[in-house]
Formats: sequence, C-alpha cells, structure tokens
Amino acid sequence: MKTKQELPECPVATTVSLIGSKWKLLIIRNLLVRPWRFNELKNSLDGISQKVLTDSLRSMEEDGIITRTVYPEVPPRVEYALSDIGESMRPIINSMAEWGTDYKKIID
Amino acid sequence: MKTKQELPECPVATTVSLIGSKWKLLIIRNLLVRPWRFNELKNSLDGISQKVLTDSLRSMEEDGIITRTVYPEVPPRVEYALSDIGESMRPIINSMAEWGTDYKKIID
DNA sequence: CTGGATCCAGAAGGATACTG
DNA sequence: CAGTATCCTTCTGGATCCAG
Repeated sequence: MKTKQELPECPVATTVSLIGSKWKLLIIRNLLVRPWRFNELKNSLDGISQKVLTDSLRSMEEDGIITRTVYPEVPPRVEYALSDIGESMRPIINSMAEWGTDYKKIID
Repeated sequence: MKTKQELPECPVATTVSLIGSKWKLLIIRNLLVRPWRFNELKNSLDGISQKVLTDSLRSMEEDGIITRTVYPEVPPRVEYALSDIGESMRPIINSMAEWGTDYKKIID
C-alpha cells in the first residue's frame, strides 16, 4: 500500500500509482457522495478487512486525496472526506461507471 | 490475474475488477495509440516481467478487451490491439491522464 | 521472437485479540 | 467506535530455463 514514491513520467502511470488498487477506487466512489465514517466504509465495502481499509485510508491521506477528521466525542467519531484533489477525480470515476455499465450490457 | 468471475453490481466495481491493475491500464494506454508487438510492450513497460505481461494479455483477451493476432511468419510476429470494447475505454484513460498531469503540477 | 513451465521470495491480505 | 498489533496464509510477481 506504499504510495510515497517518485512519480513516473507518464501521467497515466502517476494516476495508477496513486489509485490503481481495487479498494481505493471504491472508497473514492463512496466519498464522492458524502463524507463517511470508518465503520460505514467497512460495512459498505464487501470483503475488505479492517487492516486493509486502515492502510488504504492512511495512504490516501498521505497522498492528499482524502482528509481525516476526528471528532473528540464519546464514542469517538472519525469522518473521511475527499480533499479538493480527491474531488477532482470525479470525472475518472464517472467514466469508469459509464464504461462498466456499457460493458455489462454487452456481455450479458 | 483471474478476472473471469461474477461481475459486481456497481459498475465502478465492474470496471475495477477488469482493469484495476497497474499494468493493464498501462497496456491499454499504449494500445490506444496503435497495435503493439509483445516485445515492444515488454520494453516499454519498465519493470514488467514476461510472465506478468503474458498473464495480463491473456486475461484481457479473455475479457474481450484486446485482440491477439498471430502472423505465421518466421520469426513469429504477434500483434496486440484493442477490441472495440477496449477502444471504448479511451475516456477513462484520458481522464486519468488529465488528472495525473494536474496532480503533478499541484504537488511539485 | 513469442511465449510456456517452474520455482520461489516477498508482499498483500485475512483472522484474531486487544485498547483509548 | 475506530482503530493497533500480531500472526499466519495466500498469491502476486520476479527469475530462470526451455520450446515452437
């Protein structure tokens, strides 16, 4: 899940190195709607483990794609939201959603 | 590299399950320009192993994203090209390229 | 040239227990 | 609730050798 690294020359490779993993894209898909809490994300991502979710969120935070806000309440509440950079990925997710829809139509 | 499976409900997840891997997206990026031969791809994808490239190409072929054409010459020539379905991913790659370009501007 | 087949290390990822 | 820590299994992917 390490993403802090030299960025490749090709901009596509840059994007892939940041979000080229199954879960990250699905997390962004969710956060495009509204901010989510940790367990909300965990429950909505079928099959993800706590560890992998934590690792993914941490590295996305490091990369500046999402923000993490802790509300000092009891019980604690932590909200994840897209940063401006993350929000700017909306066109990517949209085009992937369109393509996925078309693909299913074709192969069914 | 197994991709033959039940497709998830969410179209984004569908797309991710088909091309949510580093190399596949970079292969598509290349094939969007023109058909490529095996060793051309291998040489252009810095760090990919023969096995991983072969596996990736096979599974993309199975998924109907690319085509594989063997020219019965000596020495053998094999060309990989995008199918219509693969070609239809151009908007995804384009939006990823745009985003990657912007991201590098921001963090530099 | 374009791979197929093996072998194997290392990383990714799951399960479980525990904590502020 | 939202993690951290640990262990352990899986499996991707790199290296190498072989073949049509």
